[in-house]
Amino acid sequence: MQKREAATVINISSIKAACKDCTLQELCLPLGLNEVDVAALDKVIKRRRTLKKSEMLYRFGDPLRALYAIRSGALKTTGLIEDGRAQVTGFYLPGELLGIDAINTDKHPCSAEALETSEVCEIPYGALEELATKIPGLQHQLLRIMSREIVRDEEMLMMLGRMSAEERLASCLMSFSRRLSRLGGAPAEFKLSMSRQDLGDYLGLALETVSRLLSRFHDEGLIEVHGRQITLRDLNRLRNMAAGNGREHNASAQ
Amino acid sequence: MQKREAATVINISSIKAACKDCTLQELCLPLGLNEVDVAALDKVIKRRRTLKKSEMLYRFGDPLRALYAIRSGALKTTGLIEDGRAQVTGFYLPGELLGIDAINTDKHPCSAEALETSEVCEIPYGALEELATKIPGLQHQLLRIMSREIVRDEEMLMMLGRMSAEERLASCLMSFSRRLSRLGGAPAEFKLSMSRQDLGDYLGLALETVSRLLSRFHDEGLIEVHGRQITLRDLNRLRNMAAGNGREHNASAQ
DNA sequence: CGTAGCTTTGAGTGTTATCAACTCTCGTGG
DNA sequence: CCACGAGAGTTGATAACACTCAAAGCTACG
Repeated sequence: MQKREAATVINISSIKAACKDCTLQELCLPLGLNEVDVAALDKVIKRRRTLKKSEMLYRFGDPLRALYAIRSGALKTTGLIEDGRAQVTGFYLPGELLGIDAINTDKHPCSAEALETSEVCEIPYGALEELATKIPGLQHQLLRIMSREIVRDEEMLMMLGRMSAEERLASCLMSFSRRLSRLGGAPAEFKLSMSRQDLGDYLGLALETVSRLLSRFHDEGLIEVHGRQITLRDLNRLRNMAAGNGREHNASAQ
Repeated sequence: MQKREAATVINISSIKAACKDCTLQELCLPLGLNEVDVAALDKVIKRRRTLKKSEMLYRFGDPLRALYAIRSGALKTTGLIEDGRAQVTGFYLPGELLGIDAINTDKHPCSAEALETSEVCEIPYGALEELATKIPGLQHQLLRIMSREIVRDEEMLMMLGRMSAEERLASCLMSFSRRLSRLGGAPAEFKLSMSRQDLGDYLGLALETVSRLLSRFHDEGLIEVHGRQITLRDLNRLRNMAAGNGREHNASAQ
């Protein structure tokens, strides 16, 4: 936890580029590439950057310079609506790629902010695209990641369009559980890095509604809540709830 | 409009591949490619397919074989929720590309259905990806189109998460106007190819709410409605409404 | 010209937002 | 070590917006 100047100097090469040593390889761009190709990708990746809580990675309208792979921490992206209203368009966890929505116009259509201290790898976009023409596996992986983002957004669309507040929150909790478990954490216990307000802005709910629902889930034995520390107690019922079951027949009979 | 067997034979080559003659070039994959590259793309595109109203282009879970460029007509994509509820994840107009959300898992995560008689160009995905490694401009265009889809989905997220029913419908009408005007139609007058139910399933509203809002917009002089025929009468007020203005100060003053 | 599906309109209800007050937590400084 | 304050979270009361159910009117197509 302590910072030592000497260490900084010694590790400078590994700080700059370390895809081949990164534990997130299997979730990130290098997935499916051979050693030589990973080395080529490494050369393109500029530097690792550390963000403190509430620091901005980029802002709405900024020119697209790079994509960012999350190494640790968590970020949120927010779209812009003039009046006070904000829409959180996504939460991003380690192994996920940020900024791909800027490729269309070469400008970021949303802002990205760190929810806690976070490390990101900066991948200059021009160089990445060029490299992708040379490494078919990289192009494939890039297209896959973009497609995954589309699928994720479409799932959110269904959530916001058709699900009740209860279903949305259950769905969101299950999503965090799933994504965090890939990182090796216990799938049923985690700490939310975002406020109730952020959750509400993501789920299209008022922060009070989020709070009330968490309390109710707790009362019903579905979860344990201590501030931002969450423990999922009944994954099956949560899964059912997220899937929209127990709606027709009033949730009483199974 | 009449079909002649002779013509079919004569035009078979142009039916199979005609990117270079297509009026939608500027909106579609060939955008930015030179003549030689368009010819190469032409070779890859398999055939044009005609769909009748309510015919399915692909279904949820189908393996990804091809992407589809819309030449004429209109389609909707719907996600699956078990109980009666449906979420329309998108409407697709000529010049737009369908199926890119399947690249992630090689399976279509939604179903695509024709809203009216439609023509699509079938672009085998494997061949397209391979070609994209050879033509950097094609890779670039493909990435741009996918990024655009992400941006569009994120705009929908804001709409569903933070906007009132009124704002959603205004926003949707403006979107149709914008997209149709690129095709050369009058930007203020068009025929909806989808039912009120579909619009509701897209906007996260009940069909009755859509109908009521259209009536109200009409009463307020914003639009003209005759069944599915829509004329936008006050683009400025609609634009303002879609942007969420006239909300704070009760819409009375300006 | 009849039927089936789509659309409009009405009445009543419910989920969720809003406003408001209170509590908790945690970090800071006396 | 405890008091204080600020931000975050909880809980309650009320109200609005949009849903649901219901019935009638329209349109289009055979």
